[in-house]
Amino acid sequence: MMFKNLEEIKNFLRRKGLQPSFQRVKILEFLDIHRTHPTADEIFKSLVRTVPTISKATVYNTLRSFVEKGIIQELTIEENELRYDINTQPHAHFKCRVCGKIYDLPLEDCESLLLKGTGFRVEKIDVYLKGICPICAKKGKIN
Amino acid sequence: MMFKNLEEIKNFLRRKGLQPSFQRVKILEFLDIHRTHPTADEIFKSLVRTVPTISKATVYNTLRSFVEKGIIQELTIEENELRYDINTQPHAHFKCRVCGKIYDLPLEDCESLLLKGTGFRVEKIDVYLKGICPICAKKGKIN
DNA sequence: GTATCTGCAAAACATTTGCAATTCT
DNA sequence: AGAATTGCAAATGTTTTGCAGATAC
Repeated sequence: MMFKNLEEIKNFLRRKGLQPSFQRVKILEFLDIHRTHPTADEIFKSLVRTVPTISKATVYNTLRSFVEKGIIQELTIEENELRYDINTQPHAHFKCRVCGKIYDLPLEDCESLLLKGTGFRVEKIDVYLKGICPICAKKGKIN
Repeated sequence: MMFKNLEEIKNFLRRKGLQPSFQRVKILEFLDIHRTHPTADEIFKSLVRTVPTISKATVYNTLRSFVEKGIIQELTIEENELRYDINTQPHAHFKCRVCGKIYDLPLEDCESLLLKGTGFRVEKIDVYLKGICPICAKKGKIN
C-alpha cells in the first residue's frame, strides 16, 4: 500500500492539482488497496455499497482525470474492457486465460519476457510502445 | 504482400476451413495490401466504395472469424478501437503520438525494446502476456 | 461567491446478434 | 437441397457528455 491514511491521499491529490473530493479519495483508496487491475464497473459496484450516492459517470470521469494526471495507468490487455493500475512504473502484465488473474511482472530484461523457469506459460505476447517516431522527431514538430 | 492474386487468397481461406466468399476475399486482400493496422470501420469505409453491398456486420464478423482461425491478430494498442494485423508473427508495435502511424518492430532481444539508436522516442511501454499461470498449470486443469 | 465537482439521464460509439434472404457446394 | 454466409436492423455494453444542483476553496 502506497498510502497510510485518507489524509495522505487527500494531500497527494492536492499536490496533483485535483480537489480531494470524497469520491476521488475513495476511488484512489480502492485502487491502492485492490491491486487487481479492476475495471471501472468493478470499482463502481464495490464502492456503491459504502458510498451509495456515487455514480458511474463519476467513476469513469475520475479514472480519466487520474490517468491524465499520471496517477494511474490504463490497461488495454483485453479488447472489451479497460482496466486500471495504480502502479505507473513500467512493468509487464500477464493474464492467465484459466483463472483470469492479471499478474505484475518485472520488465528489466529480455529474460523476463520469456519467463524462463517461472512457470508462466506464455501463449501470446503484445508489446505496445508509444512515443514519437524518427520522422516526426526530425521534423522538429515537438521536443 | 503475402498473396499474388485472388485465387491464392481463396485457396488460403479454403485451407483454413472458411468458404472463400467475395466479401472475405476482399477483406483479406485489403489487409494484405494495407499493412497499416486498420480498424474495422476503416476497412468497411474503404471496401464499400468498390463493394457497395458489403455491410459493417460482415466486416466485424469476418474479422472475428479470421482472428479465431489465427489468420490475423487484434491489436488493443488504443483503448477505444480494435486494429487488425495480418502479420501474426510476434513483433512489437510503436504508435507515434504525433502522426498516429503504427510501426512494426522486431521483438528479438531487449535492445529492441529500448530502441537504442533507432530514433524512436519511447514514452510509454505496455507489455501484455497471455497464457497460463503457474498455479493453474500445477493444478493440471489444462495442458 | 466563484470555481469545480457530482449525479442523473441521455447520447455516442463500437461491437454483437437475430433473422430472413442469398449464395455456395 | 442443405449448409454456410450475408445484410439489415435492433440490441448490447462501455464510455462520454450536458446540465442542474451540490460542494469545496
